[in-house]
Amino acid sequence: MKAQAMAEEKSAGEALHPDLISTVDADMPEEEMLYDLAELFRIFADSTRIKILYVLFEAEMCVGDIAEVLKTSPSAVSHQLRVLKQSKLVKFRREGKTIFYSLADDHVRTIIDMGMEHLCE
Amino acid sequence: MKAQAMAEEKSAGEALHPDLISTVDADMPEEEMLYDLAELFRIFADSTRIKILYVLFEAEMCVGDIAEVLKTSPSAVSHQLRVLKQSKLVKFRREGKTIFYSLADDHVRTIIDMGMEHLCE
DNA sequence: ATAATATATGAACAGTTGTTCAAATGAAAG
DNA sequence: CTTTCATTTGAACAACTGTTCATATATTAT
Repeated sequence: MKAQAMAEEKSAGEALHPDLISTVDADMPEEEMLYDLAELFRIFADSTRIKILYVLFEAEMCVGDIAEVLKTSPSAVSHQLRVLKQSKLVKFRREGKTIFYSLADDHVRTIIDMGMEHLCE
Repeated sequence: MKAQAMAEEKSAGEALHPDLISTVDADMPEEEMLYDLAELFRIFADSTRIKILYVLFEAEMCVGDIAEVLKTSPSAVSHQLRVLKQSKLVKFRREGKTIFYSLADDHVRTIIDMGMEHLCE
């Protein structure tokens, strides 16, 4: 049996490329970290939420106005704002009956800009 | 009726803040653009796909090896690779029976790194 | 051709998600 | 206290998503 044939044979079967597998495995972040990362991106994975964030890029706004701009119901907006609130992507302040929402930090903008850049290439 | 009372009254009712609404509305990207953006983030919104991308950060790899690293079935990996392929986030080359997958471009890495940064703050 | 291996595919199923609708808060004014 | 308005909440429903399982395709070796 030739050397090359042995190498071929070794590369097939149960463990195709064991060295590579163990190296890559060692460098993988923790399971929980990867899950959280996916969870973060899931927040941006809905066009209503993306629109809300885009609106808040420009100014703080109340629920009713956001709903009007997005041409959807205040209820739907409120539901999504809750998600954004829980993820600490937006913050809010009360002024009488009205509640004004705004971006929690500039990281949100960076992530969305990065996605937009990817699309426009 | 006092001036302040009038202002208060104007700010309530059917159109709360019409100026703001029209300004924000004008600066909003196209509906389709926002939809595509959400769609892009949806690709990153699954931990299996995140893991696959992380693996490919280090080296091109075949389906079987990826499955082994992720401790899941080749079928599940193949299904997700198809999604990543369709979104042009990964590319592939054939070598005999084996198909090696790799990242399509560095943008993928940037977006994931950005998300990771956000988490670690 | 047949067998063996790597990957792909389709259907089905459970789990998740976003909207709608109706009802409930919470805050200010009469 | 009652009304009004902005927002929130919960339940229900349809739509979507990811995995599994069985099967199909593709490539190589015998």
